[in-house]
This record gives sequence, C-alpha cells and structure tokens, in this order.
Amino acid sequence: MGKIEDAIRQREFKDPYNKAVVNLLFTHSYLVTLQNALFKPYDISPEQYNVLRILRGQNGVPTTVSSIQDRMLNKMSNASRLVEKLKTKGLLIREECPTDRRQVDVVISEKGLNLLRELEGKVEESNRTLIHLTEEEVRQLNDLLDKMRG
Amino acid sequence: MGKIEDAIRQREFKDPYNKAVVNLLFTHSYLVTLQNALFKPYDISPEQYNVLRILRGQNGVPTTVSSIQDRMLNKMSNASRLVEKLKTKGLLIREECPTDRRQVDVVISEKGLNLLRELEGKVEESNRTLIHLTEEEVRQLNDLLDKMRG
DNA sequence: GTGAATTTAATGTATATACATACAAATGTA
DNA sequence: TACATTTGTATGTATATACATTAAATTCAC
Repeated sequence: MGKIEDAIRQREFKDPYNKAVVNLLFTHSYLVTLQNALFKPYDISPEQYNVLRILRGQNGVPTTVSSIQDRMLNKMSNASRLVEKLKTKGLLIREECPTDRRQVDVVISEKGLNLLRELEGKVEESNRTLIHLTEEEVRQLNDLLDKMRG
Repeated sequence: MGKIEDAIRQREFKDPYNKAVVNLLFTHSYLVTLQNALFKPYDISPEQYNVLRILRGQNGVPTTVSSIQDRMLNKMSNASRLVEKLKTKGLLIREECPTDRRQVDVVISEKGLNLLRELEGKVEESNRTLIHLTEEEVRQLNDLLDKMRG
C-alpha cells in the first residue's frame, strides 16, 4: 500500500500536520475495513465486539449503559442501541438495576463469553499482521498517538 | 487527554500491536469529533469537505464519480450519494458526460470554491492545534503510518 | 416534604459506512 | 451484427455516528 500520496492520488500536502490528519483518517479506514472482514462471519460489528470486551473486563460485575459509553472508543456512539442489538443476539443480559430504577445492569452472557473466546486468537493475529511494524516501532507509534492528543 | 489507558479506562493491553489498533480507533474518534465541530457551522460534513477538495484539485477538469471514489479516504464510502448531497447544496455541478453516457461529469461550483476558501485557514489552524507534536514528531508519525499499512 | 435541577436511558432524525444488487451503456468476441 | 461481459452509477438495506429531545427516577435546595 505504501505512501498516502499514492493511495489517494494526492501529489502533496500543505504541511506535515495536514498530512497527518489525512493519514490518520485513511489509516482508520484501512483498519476498520480489515476488522469488518474479520468479524463478518461471526455476525458482529467491531463496535459490538468492543462492547462485549468492555463487559468481559468487568468480570461479572453488572455495568450500566453510561459506564459502557465512558469506556467506548467513540464517546458519541450510542451504547443504548448497541446493547439492544447484543441483547437480541443473546450475547448479553440486560435487566433493571434494583437500587436505581433509571439504570440498567448489563452483563455479558455465556454465549457472549464463548464468542469472545472464539474470536480472541483471530483478533490478536489480525492485529499483528495488519501492522507492518517492528515492536519498537509500534511502541513509538503508540507514544506519538498518546502525545498527539495532548 | 494523555494515555489511551486512562481515556478508555482500560488498565493494560495484551501487546503493543493490540494497543495500537485501539489507539488508532480512539485517535480517529478524537479527530473527527473536532472536525465535525469545525464544519458544523458551515452545514457540511468532513466527508463532504473532502469531496470538495478532491474536486478543486482537478482544477476545473470534470471528474467522474468513480474517480472521486478512488481518491476518497474511505474507499467503501458512497461517492454517488455524497455528490447528490453537495449538488443539492449548490456546491458542485453534475451533468451527463457527452462521450460516455454512463458517466457523470462533476465540477466544483463557484459557491463550492468560495466555501473552501472560507474554510481553508480554519482547517489549517485546526489541524495544527489538534496535533500536539513538534514538526519532527509529526513527520515520524506520518512515516510510521505509511509503513504500518505495508 | 415539595418542587427544581440533575442524571440515566431511550428515542428521533440526519448523515455516513458497508455491502449487495440493479440497470443502462459501452466494450469485447464470435 | 448479435450477444455476453464489463463498467459506471444509482439504489436498497443494515449498521453506526452525531446530536437533540424526551421521559422517568433520583437528588438537591429550601
């Protein structure tokens, strides 16, 4: 694939900051395209996978919708609707919180845990192979991204 | 904002590759949230802005929908519908191609050019301020992203 | 304790992505 | 030329994002 200039047929950028924004947007598209392909056979989207991982990270402790939202990669997403989709698929259990009736308690189901187990190795392998960098370079990338957001 | 671990309240990652994927997804969300806010007063989306820039880059030469698609950051997007939206707003002109009636010729309108001129400085400034890196570091980031995609 | 303010979740609407499919026009081939 | 294939664009449907609004439950102030 190589340089962004070839990929989107743009000769040059105004400055490296401008290029970085475009490069990040394009790289995101590269990532999610591959992720979609990975998850498609399991009838799940990358966002739904992420919610399931958040729930598993709670180790069985019920989580509210707003807490899921907080931990999501996209803060503007709509945890409420994603939870509804996952419930329909039987991948999580949602019930009214007894101590605060505004909230709902969400827990990953056995079926959800099994799906995560099935996907785990594939996701890990995919993450490694789609990033063509040495371990030292990936660490650099992570540091730059963390610093970049200020 | 700082480290991704704090931002999404995840204690640790399996390996730096895994972290990089999450970090890229999260950074993308950070970027587009700020871009949306920038473009909103002009009643335009980041994707629509990108299409207008592609058209301006043609310097008045008519462009087909598939050529726009090729140059877009997201290859799976739907140039046809974006062009339709921009036409409704009067930001571009779309007409049947005389030599090949399957194709449509798309050219940016004067109104579209004016909008780009109005936005130009703001976008450039925004791109600089939302990336908290030195020029040397941004170049590094660009190189890593280019290399990462293989 | 009552009413205002806040919190939590759900819903409504517009936009965009992802992918399949349809259809017309152009091209290639026998 | 006739017909199959390919190309260019549009459309249909499901999912997700972005953001405003609603409604119910809780908390706070008095």
